[in-house]
Amino acid sequence: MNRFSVSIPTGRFDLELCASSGQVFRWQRLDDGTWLGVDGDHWYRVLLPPTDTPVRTRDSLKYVAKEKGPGGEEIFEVESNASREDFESLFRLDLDAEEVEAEIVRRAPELEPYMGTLAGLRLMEPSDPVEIFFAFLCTPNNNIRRITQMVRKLAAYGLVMDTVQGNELHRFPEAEVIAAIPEQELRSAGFGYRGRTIPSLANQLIERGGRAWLESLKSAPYEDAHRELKAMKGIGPKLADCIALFALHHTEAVPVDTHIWQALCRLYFPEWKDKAPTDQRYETAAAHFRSKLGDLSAWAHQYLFYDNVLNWRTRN
DNA sequence: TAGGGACCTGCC
DNA sequence: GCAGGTCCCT
Repeated sequence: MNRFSVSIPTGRFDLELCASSGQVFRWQRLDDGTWLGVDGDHWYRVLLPPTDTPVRTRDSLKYVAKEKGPGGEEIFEVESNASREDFESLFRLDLDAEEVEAEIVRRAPELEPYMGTLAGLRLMEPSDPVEIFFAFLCTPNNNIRRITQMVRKLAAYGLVMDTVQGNELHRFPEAEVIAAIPEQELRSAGFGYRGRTIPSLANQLIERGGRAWLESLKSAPYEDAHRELKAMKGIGPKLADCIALFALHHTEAVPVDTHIWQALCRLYFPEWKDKAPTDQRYETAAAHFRSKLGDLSAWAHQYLFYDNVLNWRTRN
């Protein structure tokens, strides 16, 4: 096991925010206040820097803005089976979040109101495309709480790679393992109709070449990757974008879900406010956002998304 | 091509 | 009624 500490300028990295914002689903807060997460072959147990701001809970959809410190650094103490470089890669700590946010506002000034209140939220770069592929198959027509539970149940089909603070941490299973799970077993576990679609997608993934095929789409143009994913039965434009983004790291992807659709209508397409995002409208809206933000589309999208998740009940 | 219903489950 | 939708059918 490795121990290392990571020092970041105050307000540039909020691990709790990143881990709760629907990008990854394998993090949990332990009783001792540390955060424990799995990413591919790696696990991390993180002691967050001390803070005097109220603890945010997912139960109350209240978000308390973090005070921006007067310069200074925050220290994250990490235990892990991986290296500091792996940790920094997962959270893209090589990027200066403040500079990214400033560039987003330069490209799209209308997004400025969404930037400040989510300081420390970062676009993540998970390491295992297969794990992310299946995690996002749990997301349609679902909520983050239940998605997290479902991903945990799928992960339990994988081998135990370590036990940390009494928690057995599983390597996420390969597609072959998921494909072999009987539909009824998943339905009994609370997966609903996804008990059928998830093993089906596992088979479709295997037919195309499994992990290697998914990896190959990383170096394909975004448009090609998106089209290939969308061709699978059970994957529509939104899931294809989520997988292109979080599994394959295509940062020009703009997953247009119910939240982003509301935001894009509010900002750019008021005439579509009460319309459904058809394939045409989806493509038009996403392309518009992409034309403004370019390679920062996904980073900006993450702010828009989570702001809307936290505030949609009180927005008109 | 757009609109509408069905689909599992759980929480507001 | 709605949650990080998609499929199927008019």
